[in-house]
Amino acid sequence: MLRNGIFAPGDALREATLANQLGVSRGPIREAFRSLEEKGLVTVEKNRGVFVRVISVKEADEIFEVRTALENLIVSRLTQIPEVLHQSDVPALLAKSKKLAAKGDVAGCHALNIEFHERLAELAGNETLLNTYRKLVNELSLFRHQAHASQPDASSLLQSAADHQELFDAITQANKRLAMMILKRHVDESRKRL
Amino acid sequence: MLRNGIFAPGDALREATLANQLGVSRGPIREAFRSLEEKGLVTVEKNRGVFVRVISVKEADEIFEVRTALENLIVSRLTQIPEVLHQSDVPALLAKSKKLAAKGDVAGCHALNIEFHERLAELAGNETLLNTYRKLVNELSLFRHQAHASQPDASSLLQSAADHQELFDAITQANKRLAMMILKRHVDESRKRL
DNA sequence: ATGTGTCAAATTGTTGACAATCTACGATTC
DNA sequence: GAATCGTAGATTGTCAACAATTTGACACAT
Repeated sequence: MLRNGIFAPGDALREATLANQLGVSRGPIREAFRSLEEKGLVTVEKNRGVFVRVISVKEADEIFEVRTALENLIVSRLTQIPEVLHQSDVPALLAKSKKLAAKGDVAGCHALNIEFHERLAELAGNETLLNTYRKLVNELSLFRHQAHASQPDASSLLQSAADHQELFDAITQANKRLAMMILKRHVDESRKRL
Repeated sequence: MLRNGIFAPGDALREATLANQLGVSRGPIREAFRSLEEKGLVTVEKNRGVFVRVISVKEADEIFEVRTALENLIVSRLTQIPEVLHQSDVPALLAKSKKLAAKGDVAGCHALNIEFHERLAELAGNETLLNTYRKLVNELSLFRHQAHASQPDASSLLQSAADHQELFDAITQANKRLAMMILKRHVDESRKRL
């Protein structure tokens, strides 16, 4: 519900209300809150309640900076095992993404772009790296909803799809220097949009 | 208790037992478990219980790799704001560390070394970076206890203290290239010991 | 008008009891 | 003797009631 932006930023999440809505008692809700707090999706104020975490522009920028460092590590690792990428479903993902971008399916293409990065993180073969990456992506997703971020326009989608293809090619050719260059350009662009 | 290695790796943490020991009911214990799971310090198996997380050598190595990436970002940021480091208590920390190393106070010096890195993470001025870094350090601390890691010997302590001084100097001189080199050497050494 | 104290309502924090699930041990069967 | 089944105990999952805390409104004094 938090990821899908059901709540407004700063909204109070009342235990009893949620418990009724979900048909459970307050205990499980409270346990979920503790998880969500650690996940960075809500903030807990003792004896006052839990609130949808409000992420400022500065914080989002900080999260993005850390995410970039992890993305660098992901690509760096992948260039050392390019065959993994070749045998994956990433090529299919890229093809589908290009098709949707051409058709102007903004939402679908955006989802695929996110899935592309997620898939790279999985294939990097470092569980901690994946989990850490996911947490930050979750937080940024929360921020995007808060910022009422407009969907990316068609041209930036096309550019993004092209970037991904280039990045894929550079990695499978084990050209680390080139891959890192493309990634930097891609990430800078993404940060600007954010 | 987990950080201090009170429990053996893989130990079952029983709700009722802990509740009695700490003088509370099971509810708060269960909530704490959810936090600890997200922190990566315990693993939860549905209907079976929660266990002290067992970190394999492979996992520890993966955690270390991510930590290294973050440490790079920390030093990179610090070289852009060297005055922050100068005005901090890091110089005092370094002096104390050298003194303890010379005296052969292994435990005390080791604690100071960890505090040095922690302080750098704080001073980098990126809250997300700090939190992410802390989580990984916690997990590595858990692993060290599991591995019955012997305390580092006196010579490596001296080397470590010297590294920290060099790193500090390079950062305050805003010499990013040199700082990154020293850091890499320092981290490689630390990884080998781990 | 402004600040202060009091009180009631709402909300979170905690608890003990009960239900569901798993585990270990022993009986039973082949 | 080995394998299987079933039962009793232990442990986790869930719940509803109670205690503690906060919040907002209202009366009152300055």
